[in-house]
Amino acid sequence: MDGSVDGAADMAAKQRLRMWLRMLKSTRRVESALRDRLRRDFSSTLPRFDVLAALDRFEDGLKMSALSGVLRVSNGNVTGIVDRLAEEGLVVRVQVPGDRRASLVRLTQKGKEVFAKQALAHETWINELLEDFTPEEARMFSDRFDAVTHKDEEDPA
Amino acid sequence: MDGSVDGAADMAAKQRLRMWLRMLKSTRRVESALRDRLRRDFSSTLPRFDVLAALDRFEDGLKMSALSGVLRVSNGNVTGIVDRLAEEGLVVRVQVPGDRRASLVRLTQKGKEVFAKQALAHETWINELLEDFTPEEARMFSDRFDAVTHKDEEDPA
DNA sequence: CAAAAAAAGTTTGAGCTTGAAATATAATTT
DNA sequence: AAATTATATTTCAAGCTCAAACTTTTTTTG
Repeated sequence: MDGSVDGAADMAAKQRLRMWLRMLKSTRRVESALRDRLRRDFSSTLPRFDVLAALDRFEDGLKMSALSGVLRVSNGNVTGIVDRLAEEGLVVRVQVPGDRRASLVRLTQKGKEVFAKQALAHETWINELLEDFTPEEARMFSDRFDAVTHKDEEDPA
Repeated sequence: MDGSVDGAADMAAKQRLRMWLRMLKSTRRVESALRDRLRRDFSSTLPRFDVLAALDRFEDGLKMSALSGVLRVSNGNVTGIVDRLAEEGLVVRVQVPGDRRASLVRLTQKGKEVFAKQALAHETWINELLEDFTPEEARMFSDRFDAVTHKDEEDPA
């Protein structure tokens, strides 16, 4: 517990800090590039894309709370984004039969079509932006991050 | 250029996409944890911390444009954050002698002291949050991310 | 030198984000 | 049945973020 003495643990902390800073920088760079392209090609945003992607993955729709759980953002946050997507006719709120509190958010047909195009472009962009990583490397990184990340997963049952 | 035929390139793209999604999830998890702790222990935020960290690294101060360059955020963004930090007495805007447009932002003594405490805590938090990565692994990840990231670096000369 | 172009910052408007408080409904207890 | 507790979502205020427009100052150029 004495930082000035325990050199090994101290070095470990420094390495992890360095890793975090690089990781953050890389992530921001990619996010920034994605944001630009989404705006340029689809007049859309990253949060919108994230919501569409989540809804595309769960065809039966997601409750608002499940949606914010999957996306790991706050409850109130999703409300606004879904509001705007609904205005544009990309998603709909469907009443849940036995529960008048909840509603199920679903992609509309238009929403599915719009997202399909965006998803295709998105995959291409990521492939370009991460081209310096070999497939083997990418797989290895995925697995390692996954191990760390899977500690408190959110399952929208 | 035919996705349905070129299986190898397609697999590579899928691996990179998978890597990106994991990476994003991990980054968000760590950021969220840092946000909580900064708020709890210092009544502060991540953007504020980032600005203080940048200013701590450049003791002679940074111009607003250099600051936004280092942090890779928009110009106007920094204005508001610096405004608030200045109100709290953590930073000051200093006039640049030969240029009445520019100002140099610097940490105050109080700013330095506050940041020192936060930086110490920050390093500890990161070390905990990334404890599953060995020091060797952390170093390897840093280097690989670095290679990708160092393409268009911003140097606040 | 005067006009044009470039640079440094701020302001603005819209959207995203959070945590907390408010609202409404449902399920459980008393 | 009434009161309590839990769940689902929205609303709110404050702050973050971006791109674009704008102001002021400096530099370049005809």
